Amino acid sequence: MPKSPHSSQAFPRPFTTVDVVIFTVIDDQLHVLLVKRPTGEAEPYPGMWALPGGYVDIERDKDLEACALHKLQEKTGVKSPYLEQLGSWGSASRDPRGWTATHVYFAILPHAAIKPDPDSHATEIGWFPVKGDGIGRKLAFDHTAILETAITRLRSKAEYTSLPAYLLTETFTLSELQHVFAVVLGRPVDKSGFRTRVLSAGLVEEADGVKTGASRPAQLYRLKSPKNLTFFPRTFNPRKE
Amino acid sequence: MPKSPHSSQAFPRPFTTVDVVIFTVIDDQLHVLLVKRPTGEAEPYPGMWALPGGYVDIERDKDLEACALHKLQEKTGVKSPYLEQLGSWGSASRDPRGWTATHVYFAILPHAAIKPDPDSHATEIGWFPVKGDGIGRKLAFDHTAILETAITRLRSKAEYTSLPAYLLTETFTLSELQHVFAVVLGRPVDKSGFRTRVLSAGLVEEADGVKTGASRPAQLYRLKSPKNLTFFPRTFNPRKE
DNA sequence: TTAATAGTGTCTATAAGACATTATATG
DNA sequence: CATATAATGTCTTATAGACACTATTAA
Repeated sequence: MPKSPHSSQAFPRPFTTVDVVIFTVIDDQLHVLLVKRPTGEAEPYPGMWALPGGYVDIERDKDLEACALHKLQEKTGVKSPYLEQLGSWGSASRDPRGWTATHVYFAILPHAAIKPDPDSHATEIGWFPVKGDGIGRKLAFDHTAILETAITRLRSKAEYTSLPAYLLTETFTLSELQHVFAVVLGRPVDKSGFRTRVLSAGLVEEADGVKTGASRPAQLYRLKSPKNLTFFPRTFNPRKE
Repeated sequence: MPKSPHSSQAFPRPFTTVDVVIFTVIDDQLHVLLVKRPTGEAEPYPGMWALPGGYVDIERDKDLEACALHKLQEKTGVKSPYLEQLGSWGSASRDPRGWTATHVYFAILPHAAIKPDPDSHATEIGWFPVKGDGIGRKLAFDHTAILETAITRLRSKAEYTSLPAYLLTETFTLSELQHVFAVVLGRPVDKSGFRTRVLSAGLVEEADGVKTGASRPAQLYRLKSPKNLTFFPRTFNPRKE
């Protein structure tokens, strides 16, 4: 890695930040969590909505992921969600305060699990429905582009992995699982094909109990290995293009 | 993003670096470029091999990718290879000099295109054959793990995209293309299936001319859209597992 | 008994794997 | 003509899509 362009290490360092894209499903629609930028004098993008995040605190954060988890827990109260690194964005121009590089993570979690920490509410937060490749308004910094990347990543991984399963709580029915896939993909998913796909991939195992409702009760399932994504041997929808 | 943990921005910033994992095929084997760490007194990991990289220079580098391209050109002379961000690694412990975050890119290019800049040769460089998930020796910093991630990414993308095609020069025969896939995947690839796969995905188009040898001449092809990866509708080898 | 949703079955389409066969150049 | 490799063809297999059909509960 190193070999400084200067002989000592006393040259200007960029700012280092971490941002988190947090997805959930509310009312059958994909939503993303945003925070409102402060309105102070020297603040960039005052009053605009942005991804939650902030500077890395080298005293508190032992690594980037710990920093991301901290920010996630602050906003949602959730401790161990599905968390994956999305990438990093760094340039001289993305923040008027100077050269910054941000490390972006994306998390996906069930809406029922969210209990925002009542302490840390200096900043206003909001859940915005995802429409197309964004939320239909411009965000602070380069967050519009980052969010678009996150949405694309989420959708494309839904085509060949079990990612959307993390939108559900521990046990769920196959219909519910099929439904979150349909929500994320933005199109209907065939029941029969979906079930064989999920079962033959060994994604789930039966849990005790059934979910009752106004009709036939549905078998409950849970993820067979909740720690790891399952990869399907093909993507959805190879038919035509 | 921001909202500083302190009220001003005058708190310690991590170091920001960029590293590049550069792959090529030499003698039918995948190789990776490494550089030797300097042996000075205060240098971490003196004399060990490491990924090429270094501090971001906020005067020179307008963004992270420009920085990666700069480092790539310094070592290989290549200006516009296939370059993709691999991820970032940042922690308090990965470099004894302090909290650092590195943004890692990976590049893949034809061996024939490489002409290392004769100027910038303070550091010794070497090409190491990839065996399994590494090169069979420990690298400086956390570069062993980073290299492993890069190799995994390269192999897994070879299963469903055209990535290995960037190991070839502008025109190539289908046999040559099949061969680089086999080298990257580390297993033989069936000719017939490979050809229909490549042709029906619209990955290549015929170029003028043929490549002659000791036998029947082979049609030359080129990438139809060299700027973008092509995605295949399925991964290779779904058979058994 | 009807409505609603769970769960299964059947048939087709797509693309890959295995492997055989044909084509065309050189020496 | 022998050899080597290019290029194509045939048959099988795995899994998805479309959609019909059966099963089981509550009201």
